[in-house]
Amino acid sequence: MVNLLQTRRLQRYRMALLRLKKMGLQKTFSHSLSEETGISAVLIRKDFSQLGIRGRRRGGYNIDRLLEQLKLIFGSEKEQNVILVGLGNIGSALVKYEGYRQGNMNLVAAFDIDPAKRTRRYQVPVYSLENLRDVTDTFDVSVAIMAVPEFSAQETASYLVENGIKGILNFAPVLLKVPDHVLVNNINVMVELERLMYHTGIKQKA
Amino acid sequence: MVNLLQTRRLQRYRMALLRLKKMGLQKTFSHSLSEETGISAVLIRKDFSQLGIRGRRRGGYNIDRLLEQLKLIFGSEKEQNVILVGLGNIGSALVKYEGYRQGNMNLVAAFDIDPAKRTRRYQVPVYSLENLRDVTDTFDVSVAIMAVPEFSAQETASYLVENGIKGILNFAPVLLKVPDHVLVNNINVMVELERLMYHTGIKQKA
DNA sequence: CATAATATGTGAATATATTCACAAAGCAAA
DNA sequence: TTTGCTTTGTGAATATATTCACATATTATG
Ligand SMILES: NC(=O)c1ccc[n+]([C@@H]2O[C@H](COP(=O)([O-])OP(=O)(O)OC[C@H]3O[C@@H](n4cnc5c(N)ncnc54)[C@H](O)[C@@H]3O)[C@@H](O)[C@H]2O)c1
Ligand SMILES: NC(=O)c1ccc[n+]([C@@H]2O[C@H](COP(=O)([O-])OP(=O)(O)OC[C@H]3O[C@@H](n4cnc5c(N)ncnc54)[C@H](O)[C@@H]3O)[C@@H](O)[C@H]2O)c1
Repeated sequence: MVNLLQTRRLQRYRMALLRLKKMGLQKTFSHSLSEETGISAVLIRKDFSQLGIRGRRRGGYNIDRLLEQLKLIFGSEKEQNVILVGLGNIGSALVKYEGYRQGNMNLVAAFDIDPAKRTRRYQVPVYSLENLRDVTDTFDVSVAIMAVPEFSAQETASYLVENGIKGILNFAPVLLKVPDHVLVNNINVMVELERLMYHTGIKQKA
Repeated sequence: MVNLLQTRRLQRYRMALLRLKKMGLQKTFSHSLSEETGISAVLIRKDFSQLGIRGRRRGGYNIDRLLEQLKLIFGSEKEQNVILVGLGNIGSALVKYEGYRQGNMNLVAAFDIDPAKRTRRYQVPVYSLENLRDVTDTFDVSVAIMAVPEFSAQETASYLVENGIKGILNFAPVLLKVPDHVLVNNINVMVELERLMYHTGIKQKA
């Protein structure tokens, strides 16, 4: 029902709405949202309309209601559990991250092959990968954040998939091979930087 | 010349090519690349063709040559300098990151308002934001990585733009308002996780 | 050297995404 | 309660992206 392009936009809407809400506003209009997000007002209305979200012909959209409806479409009702694999530089930052809660998510455990990492000094218990299935079963986890080195990324991903993981947020700069039913989202800092450089370069010429 | 959709694909091609190269291959075909990337073979050929990259009617594409040509399109010839603003959890991981070099980039300095962060214990010098213009001028920096808290993200972004930054890689979960000539790429862990959850959820139903 | 096999390259066709144009709904004000 | 203004909602038109279909180049082989 919701396509991939749309999901990105919906997330943008949500962020814009949160901002407007924080500014004390209670309702908004497709044009204001357009201003905030850079997405055209018609497209915003089409998106909402397609999702069954309806505004008032002159009063616009109620921000709280809109946020609720968007949350219904994404964020599931019940809290979702997530795990983290790889407690290095990035991994340990992610463990300390405080944003999970407000997205109705819960980081329940971390995993690392290095026994030295498996101490109690982190905010979550750290296990060996052997315990993966136990944890995913107990906490009904189907999504993992993966912050392991490039060279072990594919191997780790395959292992995660074998153990029931269906979604991977991958920080390693590697294209992972996974079965069709598994979704990978890559976060690749270098790729993003290069795109920035490319576009700032373009602008100079134009 | 290269649109935004394409840039994403080109990056995928590059990663796939690097992988094939590492496997010892020297040439490849649109169909193999399709296999690797999940992008259709015709589209790959169209992309290449549009970029002026030509293969041999039966011998496919030479991997090294292809990589070079892609590099010509993105990565500029000369090394590009980048700065980092915000040396907290994420920021200090990014300072330790070793991937910049291979993308022909150089992290030249970091900035933080907290004087306690401005020590020599990091891999790069850490300055107060007052020194921003000095650094950007000296090193000809137009792209910044921003890893500051949500509440100061907008303010920081505006300051960066005022001082000549044209591209921002933003880790704060906030939609930044910037002038048209500035490009922002957002890295938002929660958004990516939510998309994973959404799609893994969908699959269960289908 | 002819023939078959394999891949590229690309115009035309199709599919998808976005904008245009405008009717209908809701509110305000007279 | 009529009139005018504002904003949504949506079919039709347009624009953009992708695939189809196939001509064309290249190599291998008998
Ligand atoms: N550090 C950064 O800022 C940064 C930025 C962008 C991308 N990345 C990428 O993120 C990944 C992690 O980077 P990092 O700097 O945190 O690396 P790191 O070497 O500091 O950490 C990697 C961690 O993974 C663990 N590990 C290794 N193999 C494992 C396995 N098979 N299973 C479980 N754990 C395993 C190691 O013990 C270590 O704790 C790398 O692929 C890197 O390219 C890092
Ligand atoms: N930690 C994570 O894993 C994680 C994950 C996703 C997103 N984020 C986002 O990344 C950002 C940084 O997260 P963090 O966990 O590293 O936060 P943090 O609080 O650990 O670090 C923030 C750093 O920014 C500095 N800072 C604050 N205001 C500044 C300013 N105006 N100019 C320069 N420096 C300033 C602070 O002194 C601190 O060193 C936040 O917006 C957070 O939401 C973090």
